[in-house]
Amino acid sequence: MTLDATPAKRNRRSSGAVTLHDVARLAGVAPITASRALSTPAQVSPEVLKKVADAVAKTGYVRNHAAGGLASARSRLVAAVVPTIAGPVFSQMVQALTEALGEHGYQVMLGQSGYADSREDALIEAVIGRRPDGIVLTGIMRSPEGRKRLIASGIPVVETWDFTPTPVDMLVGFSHVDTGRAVVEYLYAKGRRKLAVVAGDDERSHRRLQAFIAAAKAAGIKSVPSVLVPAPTTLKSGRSALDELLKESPGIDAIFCSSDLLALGVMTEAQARKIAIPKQLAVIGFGDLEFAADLHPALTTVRIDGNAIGRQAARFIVDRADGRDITQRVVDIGFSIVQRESA
Amino acid sequence: MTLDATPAKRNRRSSGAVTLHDVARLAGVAPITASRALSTPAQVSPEVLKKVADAVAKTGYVRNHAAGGLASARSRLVAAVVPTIAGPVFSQMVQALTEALGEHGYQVMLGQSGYADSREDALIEAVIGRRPDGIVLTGIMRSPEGRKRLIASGIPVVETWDFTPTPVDMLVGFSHVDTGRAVVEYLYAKGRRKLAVVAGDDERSHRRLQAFIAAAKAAGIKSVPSVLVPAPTTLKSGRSALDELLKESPGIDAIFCSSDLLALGVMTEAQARKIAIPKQLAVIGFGDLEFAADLHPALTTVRIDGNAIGRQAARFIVDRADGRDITQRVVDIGFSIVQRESA
DNA sequence: TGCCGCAAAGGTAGCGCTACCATTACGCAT
DNA sequence: ATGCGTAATGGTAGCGCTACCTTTGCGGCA
Repeated sequence: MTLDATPAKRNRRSSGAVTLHDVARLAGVAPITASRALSTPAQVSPEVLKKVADAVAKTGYVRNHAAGGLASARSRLVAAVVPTIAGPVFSQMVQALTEALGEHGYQVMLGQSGYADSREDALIEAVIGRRPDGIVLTGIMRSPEGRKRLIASGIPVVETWDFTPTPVDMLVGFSHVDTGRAVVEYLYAKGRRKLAVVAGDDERSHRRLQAFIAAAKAAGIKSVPSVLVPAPTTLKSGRSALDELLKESPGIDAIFCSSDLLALGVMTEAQARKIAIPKQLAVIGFGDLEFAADLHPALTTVRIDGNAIGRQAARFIVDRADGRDITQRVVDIGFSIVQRESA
Repeated sequence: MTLDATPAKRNRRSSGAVTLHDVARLAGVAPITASRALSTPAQVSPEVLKKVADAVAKTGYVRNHAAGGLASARSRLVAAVVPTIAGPVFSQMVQALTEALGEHGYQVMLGQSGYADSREDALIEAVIGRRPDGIVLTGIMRSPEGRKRLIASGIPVVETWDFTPTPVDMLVGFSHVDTGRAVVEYLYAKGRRKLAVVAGDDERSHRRLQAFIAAAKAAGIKSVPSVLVPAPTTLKSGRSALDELLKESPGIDAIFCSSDLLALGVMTEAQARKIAIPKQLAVIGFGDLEFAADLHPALTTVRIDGNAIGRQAARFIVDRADGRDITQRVVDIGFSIVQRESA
């Protein structure tokens, strides 16, 4: 070929990589035509399409999304902000989100906020700096400063795993208060009267706990012993929570745990103490993680469909990006109590 | 203020957002000076620094990393490619990576390859398109096509969770073959002679399994019953694997599982069948996930320090980006067998 | 024949930022 | 007075891509 045979001569600025211009030159078309061949092939004649495809194959060209995003104001990046991905709770949502967005050419960028709200603001700034086409938050944004920044950024925002009448933008979640109430009803119907709670020390678990206690009181149960454990919850905290609970209130006959992992911990401790589940003690979890159904005894739990949350969040963002109208900006994904053996 | 009072007049191209030029204008300095005030404050006088800071606060300016990255050829993005993040195995590494990189102003972008190699190539293309400053792979890149693309891209690559004398670039991992061997030795020393294996059907587990069987044979154990389960591994597959194993080889006295989750499944099934662990059956897991220590009985397992892998990978990338020499491009993070109660 | 519409391709001008190279002011040595 | 180093600031020119508009060529219709 007569064209520049040493494309790797990199000066200080350029990365030395193959650019769309190189491809266009090799294909004998204008850069803009090459661009169209790659992004909107329908607008380009078959011959040109082929010439460009050949040139791409020959050069090993990979499109630079950063440059494209700058020019088109569409980054095809979506930010997912979660407290932590080490822990199975949100990872399913993130997986579904990544997959669903991937089908539309979007990439997911990860942000870990921790469970402390303080870092969330700094994170939001870092995230907005990337100009993502969407931001998926775990939980709702309560810091007014954060809300302001998000709104000012003009980026579509999806809040998840919670419910509020006043979302920043879009929301897909469920009512934690309702779950707490529903669990009380369930246990009450099963004849349990001495209810207890083990909850992670984060805002959402708190609300479930409060609702649980309130509903129990309304049903005539005077006192509901409860233990708070640090977030994120672990099997270990579940074990020690049961220990603590039994010390203070030996008579309890049912425990609502704010996560399945916590429930597994409670069951493990119970088993170590030869407490029969569900005969002596009913245990009910939260999340319906993959392992819940196969425990022994199988765990009765509140099922939250993390996949559905992730998929719906993806749909929101893609629809918005494609300019489709979002008629329903708030989706209640609901929950269900999966009855198994433990309660 | 006399400056443009309606900054939100967005034409078709511009996002209408505040730019560095707006900030500079408001601060009464040149754009390049404002840029320096934000990225290299040491080169700017205190007065200018203050004026710029005020302007940023007043406008709510958030730097556009995409544009900055394009100009400077440093995206401050790092791609992490994992089979799946739903599943606790790699999430710890990703968390550590995200945290460590976050301290240096890097953001992590997620790519899910699944366990099928076919998608990995397509994913690599999408990842390179973002021009990240580093790519962290789970496992080693075996597809020659993928290797070629990675090398051609010139992006620093860290392969993890495995070991090879010929990494694409940098590597932090451990030898799966060695772990298989070590587990045989451990069990043999404990007097176990009827060994069995349950392994996930992925390449790395395979190698552990092969090494395990080979070592067992070398120790004089004729046959080692083994069961393959689909990847990613689950508690459920652990349960059914034990079922299968007992049907075909009722005499086994020790099982090596290719993940802790699998081990939990085996223990759950054993408990349901009233098989005493470790008395009748020793169980040893892999990974030392958080819950392993608190199971009942506590799980003996091969400990892999996912945090350390994530941190080291981050260090590699930051060092490379800062132009520091990497003397040691391959780090063996090692492993250890954590003796607890189950074996 | 002339005009219009449409499809296909190209030219131009940025997107918002920073590398690179001036330029300026000032102090100090010669 | 001249030269020179240094610190602070500014101007210019892109990074690689795409939005927008224009041009070109061709067939169909009055």
